[in-house]
Amino acid sequence: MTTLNGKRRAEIEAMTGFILEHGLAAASLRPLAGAAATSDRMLIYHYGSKDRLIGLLLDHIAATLARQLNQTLPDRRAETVEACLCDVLPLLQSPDMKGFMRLWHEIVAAAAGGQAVHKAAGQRILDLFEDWLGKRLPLADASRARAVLVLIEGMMVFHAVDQDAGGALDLLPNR
Amino acid sequence: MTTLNGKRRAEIEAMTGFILEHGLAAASLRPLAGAAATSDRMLIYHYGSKDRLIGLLLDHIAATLARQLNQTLPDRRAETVEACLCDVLPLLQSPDMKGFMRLWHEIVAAAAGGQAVHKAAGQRILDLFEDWLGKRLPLADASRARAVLVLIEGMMVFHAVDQDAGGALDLLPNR
DNA sequence: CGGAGCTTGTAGCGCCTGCTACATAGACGA
DNA sequence: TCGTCTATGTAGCAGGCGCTACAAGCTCCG
Repeated sequence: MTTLNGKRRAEIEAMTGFILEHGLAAASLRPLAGAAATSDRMLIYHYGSKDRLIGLLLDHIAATLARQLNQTLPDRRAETVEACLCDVLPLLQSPDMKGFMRLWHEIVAAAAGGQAVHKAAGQRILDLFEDWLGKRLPLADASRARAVLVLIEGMMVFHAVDQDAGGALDLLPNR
Repeated sequence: MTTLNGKRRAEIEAMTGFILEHGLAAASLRPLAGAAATSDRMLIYHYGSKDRLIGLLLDHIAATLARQLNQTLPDRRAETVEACLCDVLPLLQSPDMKGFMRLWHEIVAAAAGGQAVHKAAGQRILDLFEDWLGKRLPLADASRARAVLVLIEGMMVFHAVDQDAGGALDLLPNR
């Protein structure tokens, strides 16, 4: 039983790795199964359908991301909103996060197309970022976490198409 | 000749309509051909490959969008940045724009995945929006069009996953 | 009229998609 | 020991994908 759950967890780990590396568009059953050293047959057997599997994987990725974010940046408030963004943006735009950002935009696109699973995952990820941001912003601005996150999301859209959006920092409420 | 080009233009019109209605993900050759009353065979014959066809369609959509935007809102500067956004946001979030916004997020996701065609189209569309916005913002803020656009893009991401982002208006530089 | 070249229909290629039917092997309780 | 229940392999389904080979019609020029 324990080993079984362990094996299942290892499979999910492998599959989330695949998705982060190759994107949601490439995540069809057979490649996913390959990454997890199983067969498409067994994925359907264990998880019911592809949709349920993807939902599970998105959950797992959100949880993993939360852990990673909390590890990567110090659990300490920045002096100003701008200083906070100067920590966060390079992190989000680094090559390490490229796989996740592609996945993120894929989730947003699917959500915009009405896919409930992706909409739910997107909401969870957004909430998660807001919480995380709220703990890093200056205390006086913590309540603005969502507003700052809007700015960050906009800048990530620009980043995705290789356009500079640095000027947006002018909008920030600091001296 | 004229009729031929006319027929070709009608085909492209029909295919862009299909993409706006069903999304880029559903835009495979046979459905596109169906919408344009031709065959996949002829699409490849006329446009060379699916990639070239999609590139052309994205161009056409960007051009059409530019025309639509200029028609839909008056060509007149708003009093404040906030007032401008109060005109623009309901427009972008209206059901009429749902198809385009899905497509937009699909383009961004593909660009984030490294697709050159989509990256180029995304840049063109962003430039277009910036120009358009620059003509509607108060003259004093026109140079901030890009920054304001960043805010708008962030809010559209929130909108895609059905989350409220109204608080982001607090960031605006007005009284 | 005859040939050349442009356009189009039909059929099909090899591959991928999510999913399933069937059979088998193994573990485990009665 | 025997039956049952779970896990897994093999093979395959119907349909979709981008793209192409072949042949036939078409128009237009000489």
